[in-house]
Amino acid sequence: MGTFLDWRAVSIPDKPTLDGLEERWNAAWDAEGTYRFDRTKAREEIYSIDTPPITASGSLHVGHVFSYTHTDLVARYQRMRGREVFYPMGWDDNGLPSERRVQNYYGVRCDPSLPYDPDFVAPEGGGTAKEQTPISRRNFVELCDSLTAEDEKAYEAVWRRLALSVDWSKPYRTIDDHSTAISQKAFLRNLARGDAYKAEAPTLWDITFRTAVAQAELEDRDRPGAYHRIGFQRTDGSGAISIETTRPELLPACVALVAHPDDERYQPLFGTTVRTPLFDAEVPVLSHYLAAPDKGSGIAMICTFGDLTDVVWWRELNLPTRAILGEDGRLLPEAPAGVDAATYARVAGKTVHSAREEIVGMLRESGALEGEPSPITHPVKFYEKGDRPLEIVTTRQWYIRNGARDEDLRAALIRRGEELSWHPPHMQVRYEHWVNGLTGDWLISRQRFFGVPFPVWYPIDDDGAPDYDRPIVPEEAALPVDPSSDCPPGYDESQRGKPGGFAGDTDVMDTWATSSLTPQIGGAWTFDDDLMSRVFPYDLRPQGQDIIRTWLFSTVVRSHFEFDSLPWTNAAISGWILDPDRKKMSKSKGDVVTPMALFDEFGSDAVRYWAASARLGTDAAFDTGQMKIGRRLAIKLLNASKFALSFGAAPDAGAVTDPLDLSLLGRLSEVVREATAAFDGYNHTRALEVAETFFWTFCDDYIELVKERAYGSRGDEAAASAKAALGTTLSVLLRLFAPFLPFVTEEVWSWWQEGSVHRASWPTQGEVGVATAADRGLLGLVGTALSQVRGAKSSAQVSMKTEVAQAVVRGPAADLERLQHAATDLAAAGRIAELRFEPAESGELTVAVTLQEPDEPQA
RNA sequence: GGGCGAUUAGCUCAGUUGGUCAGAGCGCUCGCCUCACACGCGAGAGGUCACUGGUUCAAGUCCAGUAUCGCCCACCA
Repeated sequence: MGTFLDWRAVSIPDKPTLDGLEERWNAAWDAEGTYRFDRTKAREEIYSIDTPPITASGSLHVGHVFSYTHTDLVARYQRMRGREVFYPMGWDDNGLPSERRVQNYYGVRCDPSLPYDPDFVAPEGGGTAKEQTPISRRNFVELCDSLTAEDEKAYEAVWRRLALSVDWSKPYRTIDDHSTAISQKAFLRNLARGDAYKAEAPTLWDITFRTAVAQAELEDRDRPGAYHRIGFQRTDGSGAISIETTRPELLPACVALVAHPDDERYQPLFGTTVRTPLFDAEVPVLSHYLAAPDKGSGIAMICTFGDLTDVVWWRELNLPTRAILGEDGRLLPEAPAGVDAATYARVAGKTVHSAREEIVGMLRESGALEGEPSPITHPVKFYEKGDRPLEIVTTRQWYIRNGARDEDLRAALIRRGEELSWHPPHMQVRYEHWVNGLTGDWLISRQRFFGVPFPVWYPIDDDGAPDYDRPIVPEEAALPVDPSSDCPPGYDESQRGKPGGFAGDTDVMDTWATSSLTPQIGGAWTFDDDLMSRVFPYDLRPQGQDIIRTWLFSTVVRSHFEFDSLPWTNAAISGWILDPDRKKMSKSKGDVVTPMALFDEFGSDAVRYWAASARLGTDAAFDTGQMKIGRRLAIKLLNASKFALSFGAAPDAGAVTDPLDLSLLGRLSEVVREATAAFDGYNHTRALEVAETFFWTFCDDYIELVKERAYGSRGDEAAASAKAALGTTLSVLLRLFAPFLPFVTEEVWSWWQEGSVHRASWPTQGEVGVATAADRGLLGLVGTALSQVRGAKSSAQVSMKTEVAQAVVRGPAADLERLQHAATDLAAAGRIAELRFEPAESGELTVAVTLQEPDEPQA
């Protein structure tokens, strides 16, 4: 550490101010390497944090400032406790958000069929969504890469201003070669062990983005719909069965009807067949326990595929497939087997919406539609980032096992959740519920462009068809690879796409497939095993509660497979930021108030104070009032420190002899104990609260009581005790506040101490010098008396400097006895000429004050 | 339909294992330019601790139920 001599003020300023502190100390920390990670330390000396990599392709929200501050509080505390803190910063720049940002920013879209244009220049000023210029995949990826790099700079500026004590020397990006290589290597090992596999299956599909979507990325939205009651004629001619559906356009995809096995209305029909209206396909009537007798008519049509229940029925009842939906969300051109082709031709190529209108019209015409559709509102599944309902399309995708289809694995992963220390503890329940509710393995492939490519190729047989069951994988040493431009081992580029040659996998990994490896990326797994062994398993995973099911769970899964251990020992879960009206702060609202504007208005320390005032896991209101209080606290620290130091205060607990001073240190010792215990329990709010409460008592009562004495009114020895107490307390307080208010504490520390307060040691009870015999309650007792003297002046509406002719303190003899030890300081602070003590029966301590008045004294 | 969390002064929130816990700050009222701070200081007023039962000598504090709010999950016929 440097001495910081270059950065401190020349002397204590006459008018201390917060202005300029952020710029000055950030420069100092950067130049001195205050937060640089020393990788020579042993694992037990290190505190490692698996920082959330943030998506920079947007704008920082106050919610991010909130939760990242929580992490920094822990980092700073642990650093002061003597741990070497591994606190990297990452950017989660791969994936759809970056793609969308590039599309909107430049007005382009990716068309993988186009060749790379090395002379391509990004269009200026962006374009409208309608007029997007198609560009090659490689050109598109290059734009993603450069634009996210720009966005990351803007984010870094905010984080630095917030004083996140990360080591900025090597931030990682989830799209860079390092992350890509690790992500691909981890995947190949999953593949080799059988944790990962490729399968063709019905998949939730976003027709806008034309990609598969995982269970974790779904959300329900209420949408208007309508029940259509449709009659199916029985094949034996004995009449019709009516079903109700909200998706009449899927009628050509119908493969069966299903009712509950106990439903007496339909029991006689099980095993018989019916014909679909219009399309004339013969389908069986079957039974399955998932059919709900009380829904609709109690019998449902099974289509391939209208919803996830259809998939379950299709699988469990071994039904055929009649796929009619394409990846673009339109009905396929060809009628499925068994469906009347002429009728189907009327809807082929139509969107879901148009096909529905057409089919309903035909049904009405044919008389199969019974009554009119009855409108309802029902939940529909959406991709969380999409705005059109998801469809289910059969596609070939990569999966990683997650326990959904393996009870032993599921139980093992739930045990991992139990093994982890959750802060707050109830967050574990969310994890358990998610794991217990999994219905399918983790779908990790996406039909997108800006992501980590799957490092596999497929041999092409003599007929020109890829053999997906025999993927070709690269050597680990060759990673990262891009199978769309790199050749698999044993082939050359001329064989790409040819019979007897190879084809590269065209998919990219879901962003979680890479961000689930942040512990490995941060620790440079397999590239720097020495570093990895010093940081893994990490001490802390901080994150938001909304991504327990994604980031937290997926990281546990990957670590469980690769290391057979948890990736970290603690998880700290931050809550939401709410609008002042208690609603979850919307993205748009949150963007209105930018973090930088808050820093400018209140100061970074003040914004941190607001964030630190909220406990982990608890939602907090966006409250500028709290920031004002933080700012006030920071300013008070400047002024009180300046004042205390003006006496020549210096830390020396051993030189404290006066009972009042010992009382102060006794309380301080207790504050240190509580704040330390609170931080150890990931309760930063409590640590702040005890320090703050003590600080105000220190300012308002203690300093007022001893300032005369510190000036020397009672001689050198009495003054020395006060100066030592002031110095000891100030030193401890600055360090207690350092994690919360890094700028102002560093400033004050620089006035009289060497080095950075952020590398100073966390205060201990030992250094405060616990005086067991000390009367710790004395300061409070004196404060009570002083308050009464002030009250008398206040109600007389006179200045606090008004002389008191006589003050008579009445109360229990024992209290008076104790007060005698601070009588001189009390008289000085209250400007009391004559201070008397009279024992009284009452348990209350009262002070009768006679003010010095020229005319007549008042009681 | 299931689950988790919250409900304490006008506002934002503390209240650790049941017994000075009815608190803090903001806001409000009334004062004070006290030689660190007017970005300050002092003194006040404000609450049947959501509701209903129960356990206990004693309950914001434990149990059961109810209500309201928030979030998560659920097979969308």
